[in-house]
Amino acid sequence: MQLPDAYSANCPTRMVLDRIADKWAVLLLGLLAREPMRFNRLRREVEGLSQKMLAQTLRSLERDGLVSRSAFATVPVTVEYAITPLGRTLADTVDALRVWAESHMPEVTANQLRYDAEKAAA
Amino acid sequence: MQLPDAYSANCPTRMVLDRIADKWAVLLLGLLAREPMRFNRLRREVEGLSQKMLAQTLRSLERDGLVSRSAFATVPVTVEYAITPLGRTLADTVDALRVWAESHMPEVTANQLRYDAEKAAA
DNA sequence: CTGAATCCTACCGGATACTG
DNA sequence: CAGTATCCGGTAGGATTCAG
Repeated sequence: MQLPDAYSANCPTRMVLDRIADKWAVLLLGLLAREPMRFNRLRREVEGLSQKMLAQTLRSLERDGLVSRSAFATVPVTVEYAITPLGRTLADTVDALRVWAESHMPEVTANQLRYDAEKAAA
Repeated sequence: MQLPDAYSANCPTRMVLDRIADKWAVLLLGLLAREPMRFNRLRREVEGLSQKMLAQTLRSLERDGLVSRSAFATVPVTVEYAITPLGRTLADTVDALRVWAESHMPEVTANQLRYDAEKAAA
Protein backbone atom coordinates (compact mmCIF):
# COMPACT_ATOMS: atom_id res chain seq x y z
CA MET A 1 0.00 0.00 0.00
CA GLN A 2 1.36 3.41 -0.93
CA LEU A 3 0.83 6.20 1.56
CA PRO A 4 0.62 9.88 0.75
CA ASP A 5 4.06 11.43 1.16
CA ALA A 6 2.84 13.83 3.76
CA TYR A 7 2.25 11.00 6.22
CA SER A 8 4.89 8.46 5.39
CA ALA A 9 7.49 7.79 8.05
CA ASN A 10 10.21 10.20 6.95
CA CYS A 11 8.60 13.25 5.44
CA PRO A 12 9.83 16.76 6.35
CA THR A 13 6.74 17.35 8.46
CA ARG A 14 7.58 14.42 10.64
CA MET A 15 11.19 15.42 10.91
CA VAL A 16 10.42 18.88 12.15
CA LEU A 17 7.81 17.45 14.48
CA ASP A 18 10.36 15.20 16.05
CA ARG A 19 12.33 18.34 16.83
CA ILE A 20 9.42 20.44 17.99
CA ALA A 21 8.15 17.49 19.96
CA ASP A 22 11.11 18.09 22.24
CA LYS A 23 9.59 20.74 24.43
CA TRP A 24 12.89 21.55 26.13
CA ALA A 25 14.38 22.38 22.75
CA VAL A 26 11.56 24.78 21.97
CA LEU A 27 11.77 26.42 25.37
CA LEU A 28 15.54 26.84 25.13
CA LEU A 29 15.29 28.21 21.63
CA GLY A 30 12.80 30.75 22.86
CA LEU A 31 15.07 31.84 25.68
CA LEU A 32 18.15 32.12 23.50
CA ALA A 33 16.16 34.08 20.96
CA ARG A 34 16.07 36.85 23.55
CA GLU A 35 19.73 36.83 24.50
CA PRO A 36 22.75 34.53 24.69
CA MET A 37 23.05 32.63 27.94
CA ARG A 38 25.36 30.32 29.82
CA PHE A 39 24.72 26.78 30.91
CA ASN A 40 23.63 27.24 34.48
CA ARG A 41 21.67 30.33 33.64
CA LEU A 42 19.56 28.29 31.24
CA ARG A 43 19.20 25.61 33.87
CA ARG A 44 17.83 28.13 36.32
CA GLU A 45 15.52 29.78 33.83
CA VAL A 46 13.62 26.70 32.79
CA GLU A 47 11.71 25.14 35.62
CA GLY A 48 11.90 21.39 35.82
CA LEU A 49 14.71 20.99 33.34
CA SER A 50 17.33 18.55 34.58
CA GLN A 51 21.01 19.03 33.95
CA LYS A 52 21.12 15.92 31.84
CA MET A 53 18.33 17.01 29.54
CA LEU A 54 19.77 20.49 29.27
CA ALA A 55 23.14 19.19 28.10
CA GLN A 56 21.51 16.68 25.80
CA THR A 57 19.14 19.22 24.28
CA LEU A 58 21.85 21.81 23.76
CA ARG A 59 23.90 19.14 21.98
CA SER A 60 21.16 18.42 19.48
CA LEU A 61 20.33 22.08 18.96
CA GLU A 62 23.98 22.68 18.24
CA ARG A 63 24.10 19.72 15.90
CA ASP A 64 21.16 21.08 13.95
CA GLY A 65 22.86 24.45 13.68
CA LEU A 66 20.04 26.16 15.54
CA VAL A 67 22.24 27.21 18.42
CA SER A 68 25.96 28.02 18.61
CA ARG A 69 28.32 27.16 21.45
CA SER A 70 31.28 29.34 22.45
CA ALA A 71 33.75 28.31 25.12
CA PHE A 72 36.11 30.79 26.80
CA ALA A 73 39.22 29.61 28.55
CA THR A 74 38.55 31.39 31.81
CA VAL A 75 38.90 29.67 35.17
CA PRO A 76 36.59 28.02 35.56
CA VAL A 77 35.57 27.64 31.96
CA THR A 78 32.80 29.85 30.59
CA VAL A 79 30.45 28.60 27.89
CA GLU A 80 27.91 30.74 26.16
CA TYR A 81 25.07 29.58 23.96
CA ALA A 82 23.48 31.79 21.35
CA ILE A 83 20.81 31.37 18.73
CA THR A 84 21.95 31.21 15.09
CA PRO A 85 20.25 32.98 12.16
CA LEU A 86 18.72 29.64 11.17
CA GLY A 87 17.59 29.08 14.73
CA ARG A 88 15.97 32.46 14.74
CA THR A 89 13.82 31.66 11.74
CA LEU A 90 12.52 28.60 13.57
CA ALA A 91 12.02 30.51 16.79
CA ASP A 92 9.94 33.07 14.94
CA THR A 93 7.80 30.34 13.43
CA VAL A 94 7.34 28.58 16.73
CA ASP A 95 6.39 31.86 18.31
CA ALA A 96 3.15 31.67 16.38
CA LEU A 97 2.31 28.71 18.59
CA ARG A 98 2.81 30.83 21.68
CA VAL A 99 0.44 33.40 20.24
CA TRP A 100 -2.12 30.71 19.49
CA ALA A 101 -1.71 29.33 22.99
CA GLU A 102 -2.27 32.63 24.69
CA SER A 103 -5.43 33.39 22.78
CA HIS A 104 -6.98 29.91 22.73
CA MET A 105 -5.85 28.04 25.80
CA PRO A 106 -8.71 29.33 27.93
CA GLU A 107 -11.14 27.85 25.43
CA VAL A 108 -9.28 24.55 25.42
CA THR A 109 -9.31 24.42 29.18
CA ALA A 110 -13.04 25.10 29.21
CA ASN A 111 -13.57 22.30 26.71
CA GLN A 112 -11.64 19.91 28.90
CA LEU A 113 -13.69 20.75 31.95
CA ARG A 114 -16.91 20.27 30.04
CA TYR A 115 -15.73 16.97 28.59
CA ASP A 116 -14.72 15.68 32.00
CA ALA A 117 -18.00 16.79 33.52
CA GLU A 118 -20.05 15.01 30.88
CA LYS A 119 -17.86 11.96 31.38
CA ALA A 120 -18.41 11.99 35.11
CA ALA A 121 -22.17 12.36 34.64
CA ALA A 122 -22.27 9.12 32.66
CA MET B 1 15.91 37.27 38.86
CA GLN B 2 12.34 36.14 38.87
CA LEU B 3 11.42 33.50 36.33
CA PRO B 4 9.52 34.95 33.41
CA ASP B 5 6.02 33.53 33.36
CA ALA B 6 6.72 32.12 29.96
CA TYR B 7 8.94 29.41 31.43
CA SER B 8 7.23 28.42 34.64
CA ALA B 9 5.77 24.95 34.76
CA ASN B 10 2.21 25.69 33.71
CA CYS B 11 2.27 28.58 31.31
CA PRO B 12 0.18 28.56 28.12
CA THR B 13 3.26 28.01 26.01
CA ARG B 14 4.07 24.83 27.83
CA MET B 15 0.52 23.59 27.66
CA VAL B 16 0.32 23.96 23.92
CA LEU B 17 3.72 22.39 23.59
CA ASP B 18 2.56 19.35 25.48
CA ARG B 19 -0.13 19.00 22.87
CA ILE B 20 2.07 19.71 19.87
CA ALA B 21 4.70 17.41 21.28
CA ASP B 22 2.29 14.57 20.55
CA LYS B 23 3.17 14.02 16.93
CA TRP B 24 0.23 11.72 16.32
CA ALA B 25 -2.11 14.49 17.41
CA VAL B 26 -0.56 16.93 14.98
CA LEU B 27 -0.64 14.43 12.15
CA LEU B 28 -4.28 13.54 12.79
CA LEU B 29 -5.24 17.18 13.05
CA GLY B 30 -3.60 17.76 9.70
CA LEU B 31 -5.50 14.91 8.10
CA LEU B 32 -8.84 15.92 9.54
CA ALA B 33 -8.21 19.49 8.43
CA ARG B 34 -8.60 18.16 4.90
CA GLU B 35 -11.75 16.11 5.38
CA PRO B 36 -13.66 14.20 8.04
CA MET B 37 -12.63 10.59 8.39
CA ARG B 38 -13.60 7.41 10.15
CA PHE B 39 -11.53 5.45 12.63
CA ASN B 40 -10.00 2.80 10.42
CA ARG B 41 -9.46 5.22 7.62
CA LEU B 42 -7.26 7.34 9.90
CA ARG B 43 -5.48 4.22 11.02
CA ARG B 44 -4.64 3.37 7.44
CA GLU B 45 -3.58 6.89 6.50
CA VAL B 46 -0.95 7.37 9.18
CA GLU B 47 1.96 5.02 8.85
CA GLY B 48 3.12 3.45 12.08
CA LEU B 49 0.17 4.59 14.17
CA SER B 50 -1.12 1.80 16.38
CA GLN B 51 -4.79 1.29 17.11
CA LYS B 52 -4.20 2.03 20.74
CA MET B 53 -2.50 5.35 20.14
CA LEU B 54 -5.11 6.31 17.57
CA ALA B 55 -7.95 5.79 20.02
CA GLN B 56 -6.06 7.49 22.80
CA THR B 57 -5.07 10.49 20.69
CA LEU B 58 -8.57 10.96 19.32
CA ARG B 59 -9.85 10.96 22.89
CA SER B 60 -7.59 13.79 23.92
CA LEU B 61 -8.22 15.78 20.76
CA GLU B 62 -11.93 15.43 21.41
CA ARG B 63 -11.45 16.44 25.03
CA ASP B 64 -9.65 19.60 23.96
CA GLY B 65 -12.45 20.42 21.55
CA LEU B 66 -10.08 20.30 18.60
CA VAL B 67 -11.89 17.39 16.97
CA SER B 68 -15.52 16.29 17.08
CA ARG B 69 -16.81 12.71 17.20
CA SER B 70 -20.11 11.67 15.60
CA ALA B 71 -21.52 8.18 15.97
CA PHE B 72 -24.22 6.85 13.64
CA ALA B 73 -26.36 3.89 14.65
CA THR B 74 -25.72 1.86 11.54
CA VAL B 75 -24.80 -1.84 11.64
CA PRO B 76 -22.05 -1.99 12.37
CA VAL B 77 -21.68 1.37 14.01
CA THR B 78 -20.15 4.21 12.02
CA VAL B 79 -18.07 6.88 13.70
CA GLU B 80 -16.80 9.95 11.98
CA TYR B 81 -14.20 12.40 13.23
CA ALA B 82 -14.04 15.98 12.03
CA ILE B 83 -11.97 19.02 12.86
CA THR B 84 -13.70 21.77 14.82
CA PRO B 85 -13.37 25.50 14.12
CA LEU B 86 -11.02 25.76 17.07
CA GLY B 87 -9.04 22.81 15.78
CA ARG B 88 -8.74 24.46 12.42
CA THR B 89 -7.12 27.55 13.89
CA LEU B 90 -4.49 25.35 15.49
CA ALA B 91 -4.01 23.32 12.34
CA ASP B 92 -3.39 26.50 10.38
CA THR B 93 -0.82 27.65 12.91
CA VAL B 94 0.94 24.32 12.93
CA ASP B 95 1.01 24.35 9.17
CA ALA B 96 3.55 27.15 9.39
CA LEU B 97 5.88 24.57 10.89
CA ARG B 98 5.45 22.38 7.87
CA VAL B 99 6.36 25.30 5.64
CA TRP B 100 9.45 26.00 7.73
CA ALA B 101 10.39 22.33 7.58
CA GLU B 102 10.15 22.15 3.84
CA SER B 103 12.32 25.18 3.28
CA HIS B 104 14.92 24.61 6.00
CA MET B 105 15.27 20.89 6.58
CA PRO B 106 17.96 20.51 3.91
CA GLU B 107 20.08 23.06 5.73
CA VAL B 108 19.49 21.32 9.06
CA THR B 109 20.45 17.98 7.58
CA ALA B 110 23.63 19.52 6.17
CA ASN B 111 24.46 20.96 9.58
CA GLN B 112 24.03 17.56 11.17
CA LEU B 113 26.34 15.92 8.69
CA ARG B 114 28.99 18.56 9.25
CA TYR B 115 28.67 18.29 13.02
CA ASP B 116 28.99 14.53 12.92
CA ALA B 117 31.97 14.75 10.59
CA GLU B 118 33.81 17.17 12.87
CA LYS B 119 32.96 14.93 15.78
CA ALA B 120 34.36 11.88 14.07
CA ALA B 121 37.51 13.78 13.15
CA ALA B 122 38.24 14.44 16.80
C1' DC C 1 31.17 26.12 35.90
C1' DT C 2 30.28 22.79 32.31
C1' DG C 3 29.63 18.85 31.41
C1' DA C 4 29.99 13.13 30.74
C1' DA C 5 28.93 8.50 32.73
C1' DT C 6 26.29 5.34 35.36
C1' DC C 7 22.33 3.53 37.41
C1' DC C 8 17.55 2.89 37.88
C1' DT C 9 12.64 3.62 37.37
C1' DA C 10 8.31 5.21 35.40
C1' DC C 11 5.78 5.40 31.71
C1' DC C 12 5.05 5.23 26.70
C1' DG C 13 3.42 2.64 23.40
C1' DG C 14 3.25 -1.99 20.59
C1' DA C 15 1.08 -6.62 20.33
C1' DT C 16 -2.64 -9.31 21.32
C1' DA C 17 -7.14 -10.64 22.68
C1' DC C 18 -11.86 -9.59 23.62
C1' DT C 19 -16.63 -6.83 23.23
C1' DG C 20 -20.85 -4.16 21.51
C1' DC D 1 -16.40 -1.18 12.54
C1' DA D 2 -14.87 0.99 16.63
C1' DG D 3 -13.14 0.53 20.30
C1' DT D 4 -11.40 -1.34 25.54
C1' DA D 5 -8.36 -4.30 28.53
C1' DT D 6 -4.14 -6.60 29.57
C1' DC D 7 0.44 -7.64 29.33
C1' DC D 8 5.13 -6.30 28.74
C1' DG D 9 9.53 -4.67 26.70
C1' DG D 10 12.17 -0.47 25.41
C1' DT D 11 13.43 3.82 26.45
C1' DA D 12 13.20 8.56 28.01
C1' DG D 13 14.73 10.91 31.56
C1' DG D 14 15.69 11.91 36.84
C1' DA D 15 19.20 11.37 40.57
C1' DT D 16 23.72 10.87 41.57
C1' DT D 17 28.54 10.73 40.98
C1' DC D 18 32.80 12.00 38.85
C1' DA D 19 35.96 14.93 35.80
C1' DG D 20 38.32 18.88 33.22
